[in-house]
Amino acid sequence: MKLSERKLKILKAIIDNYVSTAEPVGSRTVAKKYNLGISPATIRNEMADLEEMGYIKQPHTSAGRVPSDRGYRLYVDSLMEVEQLSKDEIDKINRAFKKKVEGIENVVLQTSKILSDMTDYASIVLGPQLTKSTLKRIQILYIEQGKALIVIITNTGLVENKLMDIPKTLTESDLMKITNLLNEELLGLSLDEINSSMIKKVRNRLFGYEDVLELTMRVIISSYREFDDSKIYFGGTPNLFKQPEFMDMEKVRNLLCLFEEKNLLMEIMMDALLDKDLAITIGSENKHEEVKSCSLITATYKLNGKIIGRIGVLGPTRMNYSKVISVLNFLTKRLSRKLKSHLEGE
Amino acid sequence: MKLSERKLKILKAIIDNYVSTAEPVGSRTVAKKYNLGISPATIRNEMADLEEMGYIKQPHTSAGRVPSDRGYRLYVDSLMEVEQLSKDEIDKINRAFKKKVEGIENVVLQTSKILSDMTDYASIVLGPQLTKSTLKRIQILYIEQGKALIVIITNTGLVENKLMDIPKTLTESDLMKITNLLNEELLGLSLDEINSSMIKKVRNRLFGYEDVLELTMRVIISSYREFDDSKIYFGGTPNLFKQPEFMDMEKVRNLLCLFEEKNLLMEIMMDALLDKDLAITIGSENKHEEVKSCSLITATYKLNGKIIGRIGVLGPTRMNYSKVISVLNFLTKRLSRKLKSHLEGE
DNA sequence: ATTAGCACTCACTAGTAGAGAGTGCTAAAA
DNA sequence: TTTTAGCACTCTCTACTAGTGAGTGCTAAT
Repeated sequence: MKLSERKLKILKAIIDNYVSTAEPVGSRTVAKKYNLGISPATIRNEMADLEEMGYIKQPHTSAGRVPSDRGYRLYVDSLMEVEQLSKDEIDKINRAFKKKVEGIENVVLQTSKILSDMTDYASIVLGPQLTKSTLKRIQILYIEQGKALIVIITNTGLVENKLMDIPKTLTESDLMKITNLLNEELLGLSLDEINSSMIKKVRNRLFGYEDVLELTMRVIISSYREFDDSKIYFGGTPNLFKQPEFMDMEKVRNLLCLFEEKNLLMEIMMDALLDKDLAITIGSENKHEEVKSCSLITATYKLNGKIIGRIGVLGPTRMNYSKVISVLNFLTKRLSRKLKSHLEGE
Repeated sequence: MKLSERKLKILKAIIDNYVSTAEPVGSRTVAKKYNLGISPATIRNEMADLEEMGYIKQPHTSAGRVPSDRGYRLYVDSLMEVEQLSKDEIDKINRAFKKKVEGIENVVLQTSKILSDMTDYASIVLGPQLTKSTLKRIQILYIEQGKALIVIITNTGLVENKLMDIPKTLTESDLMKITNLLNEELLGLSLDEINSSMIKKVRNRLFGYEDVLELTMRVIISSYREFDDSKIYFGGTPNLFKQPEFMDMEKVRNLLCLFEEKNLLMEIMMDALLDKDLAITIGSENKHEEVKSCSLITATYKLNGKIIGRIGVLGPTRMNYSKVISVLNFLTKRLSRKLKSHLEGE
């Protein structure tokens, strides 16, 4: 069933008002603040319809209306006009980006801080993913008998290392040989390409070292995933908890519990469609109980045109979608640019 | 002025009771629950004295008494008996420690989780400090023209790496030379020993590379500090906020703000006497406003007899000091043992 | 020195009343 | 047929009022 133009206008008015006041919106308010040219009584009738259709609801009989998740969804999909950032806001962001930080991961973290500052909600960040990068250099260092260190360096400027147990008989020069071979064969490949067929190919070239090689490859592959999984951060919780919906501690504690579990955060982040540049999940659309009263908006950031991570905002369902989206849009673009210059320059 | 035996007993009773109930303690309660053989009236007189001396105070005229920070201090210093952990608790800890984790830092993090689980307060952890370790191996890897990666490996099993800009003229073999020299000269030294006089000594052995060497040394030294400073973690906030003193969001938010600032956390952690095995800071003894209603107990953990980090508990001043101390004692010993086996075995 | 007794204080609870915001329905107006 | 004015009704919120109970400090007796 199609909503009339007027109903849409009323719904939009209700949401806009509710987002900024956090109070249920009555017919009188809509009539007064948004000149729709109709009386409160008419609006009341329309509101009754909207409620019947599930776009808004009443906290109690004699209160105004509050948008439902379904209402927000409609709003986000077709009603909302994405506002432009003001000059002040752009300046603020640019100023914040001026601050020098070292390391690509810290740049992303810095961005997340800006994000939650600008929006007044919490931010969640998926750091630059190893799995989205290609191998630039790999080195196996001999530490002591039976132990070696794998150092992985990617084209995105990420450096990770991992201790590995090796056969006690291996010497430093053995490792050197393996290192050289791996570099020759694997450079420029992404993880997806370093698969089992690759292993076989490398294997053929290294008689006598097959076992070590296989071990090394396994460590590399598992490390990739492991590092990526650990690269999830959140910040700005104090901002989020300033919102009136977090008056009762119960909710706050539930969310804090969630934030302590990186793998849960990860799942929530992953529920968003990963291929989409901008993903919006509203309230009950979230799979996890703890965030069913929150909305999550995530966007991708890139390096040299390739998506390498996501950055997002977690707020109450009554969040300022338009504002958040415009900040996210600007910020991810800005971040991508900074990452690029970060990698080239320095 | 010396407190009579009886006053001490009453103070102890008040604190014990307040710690477990979070309610102001009245004279009747003390008389009934703790058989001191005196009537409520007498206790009231003694309580009036204790209040005058600043060990306890009244929230309002007709309420029972609540310990003051000074009262807690006396309690902690001379009244409290440190309880033994129950068999169940020891089992629980041992079971938690059974879980395999990789990397020395993760072992410490795991311990912090156990700590806040056992105590129901928040835990703060200072990871294994580079500055408390000695150099086991250092390696400078050539990445590309003008860029190199320093990899530092310590005797404590820590591995850190840092990208460094180098003169564009340097080749891979130059770096090898420097690496070899550094390894020869610096191995087994702690940061305190890698100071400027050391730099001079190394310098004399490397004609033509003085500049790079100096740069490298500077990067190493500053990285040491930088890595150490970033190794502070906290967890268990949901536990902490379950405590009745965190009913109002204002306090919660203030603390959350604090937790977002690593350097502030660091300062708080550092205010504790670093040379002490067990440091207790009570309420207003804390320098930072945000934690003046909290107490912090920290303990050291060691590797091969050398202190390499601290682990602590942050709770309301009304925390169960005795319990926390016994858990901390046991846990740090257990942790030190695990770290040792982790380093040797694996 | 200790204690019983007592008046007093103060937070907390429940109950009540009134105000205000907003609704749905009805009947009149457009 | 649609819109609107009017009105009774509902429900939350606030302020006020006792009443209760825990706990105190003081006084006088033990």
